[in-house]
Amino acid sequence: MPRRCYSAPDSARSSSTEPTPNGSAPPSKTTGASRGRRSSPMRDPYEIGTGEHRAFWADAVADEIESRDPDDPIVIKGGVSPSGVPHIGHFNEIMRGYFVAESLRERGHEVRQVFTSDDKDRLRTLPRKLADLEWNVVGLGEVDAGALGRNLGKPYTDVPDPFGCCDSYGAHFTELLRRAAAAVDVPIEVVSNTQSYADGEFDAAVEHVLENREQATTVLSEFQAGVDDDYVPFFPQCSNCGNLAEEVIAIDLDAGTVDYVCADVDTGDGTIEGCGHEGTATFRDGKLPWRFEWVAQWQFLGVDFEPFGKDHAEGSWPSGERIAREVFGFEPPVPMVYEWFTLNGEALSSSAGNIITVAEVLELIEVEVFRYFFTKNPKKQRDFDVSSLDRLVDEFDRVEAIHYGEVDADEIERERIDRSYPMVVDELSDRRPVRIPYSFAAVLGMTDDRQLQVAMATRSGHLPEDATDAEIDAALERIAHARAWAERTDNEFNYRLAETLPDVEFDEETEAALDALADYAESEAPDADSLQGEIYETARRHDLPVGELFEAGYRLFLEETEGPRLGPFLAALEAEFVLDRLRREA
RNA sequence: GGGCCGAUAGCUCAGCCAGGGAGAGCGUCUGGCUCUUAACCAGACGGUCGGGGGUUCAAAUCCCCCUCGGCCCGCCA
Repeated sequence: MPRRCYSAPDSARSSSTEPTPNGSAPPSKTTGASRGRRSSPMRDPYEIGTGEHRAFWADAVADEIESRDPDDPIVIKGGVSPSGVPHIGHFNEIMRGYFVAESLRERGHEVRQVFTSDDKDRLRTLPRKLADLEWNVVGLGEVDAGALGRNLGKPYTDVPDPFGCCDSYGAHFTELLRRAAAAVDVPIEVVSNTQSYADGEFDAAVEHVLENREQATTVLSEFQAGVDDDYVPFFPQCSNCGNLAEEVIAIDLDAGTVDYVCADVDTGDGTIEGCGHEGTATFRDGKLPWRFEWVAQWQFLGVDFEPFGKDHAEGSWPSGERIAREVFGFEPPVPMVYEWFTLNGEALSSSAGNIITVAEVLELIEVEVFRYFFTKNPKKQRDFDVSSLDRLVDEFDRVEAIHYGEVDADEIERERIDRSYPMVVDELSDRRPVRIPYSFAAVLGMTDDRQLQVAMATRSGHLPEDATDAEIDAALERIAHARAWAERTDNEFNYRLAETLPDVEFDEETEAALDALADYAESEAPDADSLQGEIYETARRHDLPVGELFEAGYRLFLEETEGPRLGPFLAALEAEFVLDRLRREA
């Protein structure tokens, strides 16, 4: 008979949380659940390093990993369920590990950065947004949502790809993650959990957990309320419908099989119906509950360091730590908690659709700026604010200038930058890359005329006279990003040079002034400053408020009422174009 | 209700683990550039270090209480 594994708070859990009668003081900051244990002291995952001061957090983590004297290659792991569109929140999992890996590599270690796709997890809910392999984000309604809905309860790798391009739903979103990592040029080895089960990597762990089922469930029950004596830490996959079942009725350790009933599964906010099939599954035809699976991954991958989000700091980590030591008998990896990001001040949420993909971010900023964002203290909650990306880029430019000794900084900041900056850029050049300030790059985005862009940037002093063509090309790449940003946020930099004569009308005085200005420009071929001065003079001679003449210029050239300093701006444009436009002829 | 992380200038943050000078960038303001106009230069203004208490010769930093934001304490991962 199908039966739910509901239970009242059970004895194991309540006894474990009883305070010690004499109220002896706990040794240090630990969670309540971890108190009173005699094995290795519980590790506060918020504490980083060995105590030696480090300006860059990744070095502190690397210190601690090294202090354990690990064998090479050192293994750094992260992982996610391929449940939907990967977004920048997922990149904590990759980038935090990356900086630690780089720190260790500099110390001469060989490092593998492994990323598990937990793709044998069940599809529990349908995401609101999906994306094809080109990062085009679409709503659930634009794919066959019904087909997806019929697959609730199956592992991601057994759910058909809604876009039809990959082997499965899981493979599709794992591929997107792989592409995102490649786009930020972080070398990760993606490991599919489904594949690992198929390859027998989990065999020993499943067998061990089932052999030591009482001990395993006792430890887990201290952290999860629904775990009681009937709990079986293995979810067999139904051979009839493909759902992951939870109702194990017999375990045969010698044969390496479990008998199960494909009963309904409660997902918290709903029920996934089982087909009622009764069958037998091997240890590869199913999966461990995630809490055990996580620890099993540490063991068979030999993981030395694992960063995780703050949601795992208090339940998952302590349970994993204890399961590793007490159930499997090995030391868990060095942990590290990272705080979550918000996006434009709101929680990142796949289900609510408040996400930004890495592909979108890389349209707006250069990849090194994106990497730089992750060098900041992981313990602090941070907002990824698209409207303020100019500030992030300015900050990066300053960091870069400090690295090249062109801007002063105090000792700590200098050390942090000397350590982190080389990990942020593709390769260190001998001299500081030429950078156009981001907001000015947005201004240059008013035109696609490269010569005009170069002229304006040079005149403003952002392209040094001795810059090579390659340096100029590299610097100009920022323009497309900044232009995309101006368009996306529709901010004050979102204007374009009017290619054709805008539909504008002026009064007689203004028309006369514009004509006079054109004549002056034609006969004098003035430089920026002279032209700027002449605008004032012309306005005075025609008895116009200077503001009106400036506005007329902005309307003619930008279809705006305000704009950049007009003299330098017009001086940088092609002379004939300026004359025709001032005369309202083209 | 209990626990954990965070709060420092208008904004973004460093400094806190090893107590002694409150800092940076941006913004703002003022001045300069033949000049009210988004790019340049110089200077200035700006903070009860979330609030309160304690330890100390000395607290942004250590301890306790409180406020606010986030997370965990169901299931799942």
